[in-house]
Amino acid sequence: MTQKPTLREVARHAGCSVTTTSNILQGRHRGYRPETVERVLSVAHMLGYRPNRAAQSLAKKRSYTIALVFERYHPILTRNSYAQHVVDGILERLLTTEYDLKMVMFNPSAPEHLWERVQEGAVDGALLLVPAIDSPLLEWRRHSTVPAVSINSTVPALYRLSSIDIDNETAMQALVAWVLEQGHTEIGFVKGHPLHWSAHQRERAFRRVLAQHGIVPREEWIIEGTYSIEGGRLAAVRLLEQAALPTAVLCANDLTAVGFAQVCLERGVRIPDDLSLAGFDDDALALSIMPTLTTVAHNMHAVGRQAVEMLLEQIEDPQTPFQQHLLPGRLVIRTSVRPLHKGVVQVPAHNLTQEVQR
Amino acid sequence: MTQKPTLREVARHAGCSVTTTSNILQGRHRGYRPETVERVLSVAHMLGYRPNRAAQSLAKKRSYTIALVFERYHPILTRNSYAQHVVDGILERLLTTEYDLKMVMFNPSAPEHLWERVQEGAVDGALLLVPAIDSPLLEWRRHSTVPAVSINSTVPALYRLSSIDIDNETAMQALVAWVLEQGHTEIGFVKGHPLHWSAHQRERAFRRVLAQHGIVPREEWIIEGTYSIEGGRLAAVRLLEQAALPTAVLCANDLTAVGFAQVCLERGVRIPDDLSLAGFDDDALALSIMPTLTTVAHNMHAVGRQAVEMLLEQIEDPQTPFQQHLLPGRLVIRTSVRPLHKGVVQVPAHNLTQEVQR
DNA sequence: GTGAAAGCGCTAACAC
DNA sequence: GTGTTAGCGCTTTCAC
Repeated sequence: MTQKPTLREVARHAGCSVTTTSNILQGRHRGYRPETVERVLSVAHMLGYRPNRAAQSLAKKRSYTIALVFERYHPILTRNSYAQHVVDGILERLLTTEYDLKMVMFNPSAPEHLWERVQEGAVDGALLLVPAIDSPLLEWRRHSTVPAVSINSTVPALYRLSSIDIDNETAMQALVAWVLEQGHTEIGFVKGHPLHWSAHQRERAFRRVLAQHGIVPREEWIIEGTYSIEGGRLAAVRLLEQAALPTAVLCANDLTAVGFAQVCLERGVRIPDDLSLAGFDDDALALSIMPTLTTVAHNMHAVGRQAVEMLLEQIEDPQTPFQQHLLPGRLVIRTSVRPLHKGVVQVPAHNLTQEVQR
Repeated sequence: MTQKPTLREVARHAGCSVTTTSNILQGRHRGYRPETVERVLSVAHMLGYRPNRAAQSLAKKRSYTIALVFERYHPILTRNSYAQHVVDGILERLLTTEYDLKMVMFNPSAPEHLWERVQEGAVDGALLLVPAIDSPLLEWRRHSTVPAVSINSTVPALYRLSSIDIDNETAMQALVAWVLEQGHTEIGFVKGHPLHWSAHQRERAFRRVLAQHGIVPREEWIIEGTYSIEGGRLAAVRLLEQAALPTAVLCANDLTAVGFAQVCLERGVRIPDDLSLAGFDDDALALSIMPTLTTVAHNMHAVGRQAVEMLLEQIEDPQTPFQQHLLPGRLVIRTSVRPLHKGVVQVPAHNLTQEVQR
């Protein structure tokens, strides 16, 4: 019998019923004679018994798989290096559970597909990867009772969607505060992709800190961006053609900063001598440009782990109220911002870990 | 009845048996009265019926899910931007099938886990992401009868593993040939990670083309690398300290080239004026450095699609003999290699598509 | 043309 | 302490 043994066969060899066998194999040793337990366990091992997942799911009404849902051609996902770390964190956490991870590509132009898929009892929970402001995924609660948590998008409370995200506002505030500490007061900003919640959070934080220091931002130095290299290039072109230039420019993410730096290099604007530049996210690219980019890093691995944690909790107890968590960032000071002590600005110490790399 | 309807319920509402209902829903309309077919179909739709996957799997002995297996902390995977394109291609192709994709992280220090998982009948096939030279995954056939195909690693035939890969040798040959056409004859090479089949294929191709042109490579210009930025940096340090320098350096991949370029920049070696540089893979980084990197691009999306194609074929017909496919690359000529017509070298036209970007 | 019924492999009341 | 048994929701053989 080289075929896969079934529960029944294990029971037969162990000389007891399938119930007993099933119970013991599930770790319910309570009430069974130690020798029975021992016997069942060893027989199962001998035979190389493995429960059939489909049968188990059917009987338990649990699939033991969770879905990782992301939108087709999601710009953030296909271009940023952090997605892999998130997935890594998710898988890592899942390793010690019974759950498997299923990738579900969501096509926004045919949303029904997703809801159908999810309702097949095929998944016990879902992780939504960076749902954008216009994403049909936000309506999750309206379509499904399956537990879900949003990753890297803290969506408005009205959607009642649990979320785990990096703390965009606090991190950006710390970065801006630090740049001010370096003596910069004339600061430009390149925004993120307008369809992402994080873009607005980052911009808001930027404006808030300036306001706190009585600095009125010059709107012509606040340029549209798209969280992409190309967007950074465009922004640089637009900014550099202005009469008066800021002494520092903050970009909503590293890709943007990389594009911005490219144009500067091409036009002979030296960073950081002529212009200081900072990014956000600590993308792999941040280290690949010269000068190396000052930015803020996030623990994306932890984001993935925590997302699973929250989801499991919801699966265990569906009554769990939805909750939104934020993870702190870490300032990474490299060489793209130069100190410029021409005016003294009062700045409170920010509360972010910081790391200096020269 | 707001609960999910079952087959039985559809049958009841349609006024026929579950057999009939099942048959019709599976598209077996043959032999049924058109009105019956019509009735069943519409009732199912009305009720929003969705078959239960677990039940279906159990009865059909098919899970309709395939596994994407990759090693934990796989260096290539976590650092290269191409993995996402492969996954994209896979999902895209899967969209038109009944199959789902499950991510399976393989921990080489506990291989049993994987074989057990796979034997649970949980997957109908597996896609192995870039198994390395020492990977336990290569022994797949010894452990499992589940169909599998290796992605981006053409493994030795003895493993009897189907594979889909980019044509490393042909592509590297074309690149080398093109560099020779530019007049370079003193060429250095930074190798890839020694645990990857592709690294050896690329190096082999490099040496072959030189040999074909009667050029004896200088071994001190052929440096170890690891397919990483750090590896590229180390290689640059080692190469630049030599008395005589080549006029061009080819790197086994773009990451390596990026690291190499960084060190050059730091030491005042100008690219391409003092030294020409080329990469391989057309990573997102290739465009982020100055000068933009001449390299060869691969259609990773197609790799993913084809992998699925091959796997499905094997699942349909387990008798299918294993096969190894190669996809052609595309030369991407940017600005990091400068023409150097000091000697004329006979070079046959290479057979790769080529694209010039300035 | 259509349906009854026997599983698929496992779980969990409930009985002894 | 252990076993009997009725499902879980669907597929498929075979009979009518």
